[in-house]
Amino acid sequence: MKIEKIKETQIFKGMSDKEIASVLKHLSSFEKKYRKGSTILHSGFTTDKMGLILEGSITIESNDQWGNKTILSHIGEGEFFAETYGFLSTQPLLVDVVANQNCRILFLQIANLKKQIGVHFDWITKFVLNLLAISMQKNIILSGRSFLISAKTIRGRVIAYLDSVSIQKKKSEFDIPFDRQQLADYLNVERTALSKELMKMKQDGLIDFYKNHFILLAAKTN
Amino acid sequence: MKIEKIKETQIFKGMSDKEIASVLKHLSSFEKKYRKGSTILHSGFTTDKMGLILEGSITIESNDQWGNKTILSHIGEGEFFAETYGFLSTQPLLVDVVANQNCRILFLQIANLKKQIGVHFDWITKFVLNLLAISMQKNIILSGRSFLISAKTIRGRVIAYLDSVSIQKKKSEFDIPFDRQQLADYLNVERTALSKELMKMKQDGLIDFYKNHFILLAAKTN
DNA sequence: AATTGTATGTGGTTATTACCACGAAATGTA
DNA sequence: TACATTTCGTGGTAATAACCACATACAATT
Repeated sequence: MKIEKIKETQIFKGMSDKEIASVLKHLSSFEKKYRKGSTILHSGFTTDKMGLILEGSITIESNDQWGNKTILSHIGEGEFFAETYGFLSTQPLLVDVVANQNCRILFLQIANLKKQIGVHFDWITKFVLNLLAISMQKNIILSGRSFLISAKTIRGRVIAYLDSVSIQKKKSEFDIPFDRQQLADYLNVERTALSKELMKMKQDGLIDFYKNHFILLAAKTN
Repeated sequence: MKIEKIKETQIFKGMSDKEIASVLKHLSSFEKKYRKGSTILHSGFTTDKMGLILEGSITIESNDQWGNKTILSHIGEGEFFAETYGFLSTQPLLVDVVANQNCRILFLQIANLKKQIGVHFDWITKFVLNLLAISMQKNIILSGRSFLISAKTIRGRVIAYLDSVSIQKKKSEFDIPFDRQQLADYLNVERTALSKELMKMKQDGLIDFYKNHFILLAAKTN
């Protein structure tokens, strides 16, 4: 895809050449090339940029500590990635972005957008921007669940879930908003199998719990 | 939560009372109550509204044809739901929205937003709106993958995936963008187990394939 | 307290999948 | 062509979870 063609992409829909130029300028755009297989963005790091694929395709992957790979999505020419992490630029990536073929990427520093927006904007613009932030946070939450479900064992999912709640609440002791059936449904496992695994984990000294109140006992030794 | 408190919610952040009133007016807001366990929005239908939870909590669920329930997320007071489907108002819901407790919901007709935006807006507003649409479509894609993974057998996931590609491409014969290993990673199963299941499905006359070219043979009898 | 209903845990069986080793086929390269 | 590399499918085994029946604990109501 040639650079002139970007006006046909969804993100520049309805915008004049001049307006597009404004975007490219204010968001400090630049091009970069990647070889097939190389990692464009690394899990755990942050970014203030989103990418527009001019050529090639990429995959969004989760690579866990045991070497299991999960592909969360496949993104092709004219499409975008990392707009969420780029906009919410303090959120560390839960995923890797990997070149599926040789790629040419246009980066836009969308974290800049927040600076551009002042108090003088009307209610629609403010509302849409708030909506955008919310939509992106939902994205993170959805990705987070994909991450949970990528664990193949019940214990793996339980640990991933409890850890995430613990990190969010910044405590190792907390209530969860689910009863057993709901937790099983959330982790996508069978209720009685979940009960068994929870009891095993209690016996193994990993956790303690009563009803929906949980305590993480083992220090993580990652 | 009282209605006056909505100015403290994320979606009205940074907005004056007057601006909030504009939103409520232009987006035809209204309140509605639901009893615990009742379904607020039904899978398969469309909506042009988003919901803000004034009181109670809800769950986003996927209930498949075999009666398996998967909880995709849990949403509490002051939070939002269906902003994606409401905005992209032609997208049929893949999920049910169910009251987890007795609920009081404020609905906003956000599909109206698109009508409010004219040509006279500046580049930032247009860009942010485009970004919003993209972010929401990503949401749908992420939900779609959650949907795939909610199938507990390999065959179920393969069928769900191939069906979704077939629907998207509007053909029963198509290429997929993945090789076997990648498809396995996407469906979150082991590669050789996937190969076995694909061969079984071929023997069962459900599908045919060569490399990454697939043909769906069986008519769906849902 | 008695009764009903709901939530949670246990035991046992079967089905499914992960895992490993391997071979065949296809692809790329000298 | 020969060789190395990658991709894909097969067989067998062990691990795991789904499923069913049931027991126990807890909560709510009369």
